[in-house]
Amino acid sequence: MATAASNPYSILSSSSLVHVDSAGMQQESPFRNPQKLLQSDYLQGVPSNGHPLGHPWVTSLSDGGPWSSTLATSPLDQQDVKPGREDLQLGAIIHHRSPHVAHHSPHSNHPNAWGTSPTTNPSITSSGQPLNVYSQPGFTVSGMLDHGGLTPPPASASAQSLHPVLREPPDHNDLASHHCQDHSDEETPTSDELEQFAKQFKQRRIKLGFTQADVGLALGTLYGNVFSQTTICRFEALQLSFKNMCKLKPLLNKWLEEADSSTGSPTSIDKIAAQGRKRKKRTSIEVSVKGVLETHFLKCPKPAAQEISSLADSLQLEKEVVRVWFCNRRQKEKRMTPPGDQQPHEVYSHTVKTDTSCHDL
DNA sequence: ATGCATGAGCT
DNA sequence: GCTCATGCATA
Repeated sequence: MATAASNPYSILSSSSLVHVDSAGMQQESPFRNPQKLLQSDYLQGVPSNGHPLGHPWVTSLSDGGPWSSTLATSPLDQQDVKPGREDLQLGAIIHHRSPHVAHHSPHSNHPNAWGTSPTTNPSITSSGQPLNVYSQPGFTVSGMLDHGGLTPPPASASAQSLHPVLREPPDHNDLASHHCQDHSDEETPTSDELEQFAKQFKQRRIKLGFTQADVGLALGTLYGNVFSQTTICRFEALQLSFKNMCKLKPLLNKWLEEADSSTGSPTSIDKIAAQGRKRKKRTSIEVSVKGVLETHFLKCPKPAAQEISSLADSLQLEKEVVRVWFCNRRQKEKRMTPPGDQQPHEVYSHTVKTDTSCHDL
């Protein structure tokens, strides 16, 4: 039995149980206001103007979306960009660790392609994180080497020269034909470039002898943002949203460069352990129950509160669990690599419907 | 590697 | 209550 944690919220978090049984009618229309479009609807579509790359993860939406051409260069990207030689980065980083970052993005508004709304360009830190890049008190570059005694295996072959025959883009003359992107750090990559990068990143990472967790920690030490193994893993597997991928890419790219150049400086630093919150025990949903949920999801990916309630009731689950399940399910649909479709991104699965109207109960 | 969960920000 | 970024815990 899928016991949904008899006593979920032991102490804190008593809020999530208040549910108003108001008639659910907050159907979010696919046409949101422009501002919203800016931040989340980048996948609303590949413009149907004959773009070479059709991506399976946009099948559910057929809105004209400009992300495929350019995205707004987030301030995150810019603050990390060092217009200069990479071999100077080691020193550069150390020197720049003053709170006053010398190169804070001078241009607040630039032609961002996915939205022409001049309203306000919210400092893209949608996650609300401070992003204080260089404000680590005593960090050292070797933070990335804190994998405690892990000896990098003797790299036998060069990491770059090993993409055998995965699947070359049909008509894509590598990244040299279109606009020259000297600095892949600040330009918004195409999804194809992201794929390429993720692949290479993983290979290099492994060759250098680092685990995903190592990288996550190193990012924290180097740039002030710790990431979990999960996130690194999902990055490599392209299981993040496009925007999220774009955000992480420059960071990981820099890590790669650092790790690549500073081979052999075993220094350990304190691992930043951010523990503290109490989590509800993970509910294990039975397969059969999942099947029901899936069915409902196909019919209606966005059920109203009332539907969730009755569904939860019939499935003997907490309403919150069901609600979260739907949220996660929806989120999954928006990942770069949709479930069930991994490598070949030629496969189009037009199974998801574009509509949000579901009145079937 | 992935399922369920949390929390911030927004509507 | 939703989306979105993110991660603990677990298969």
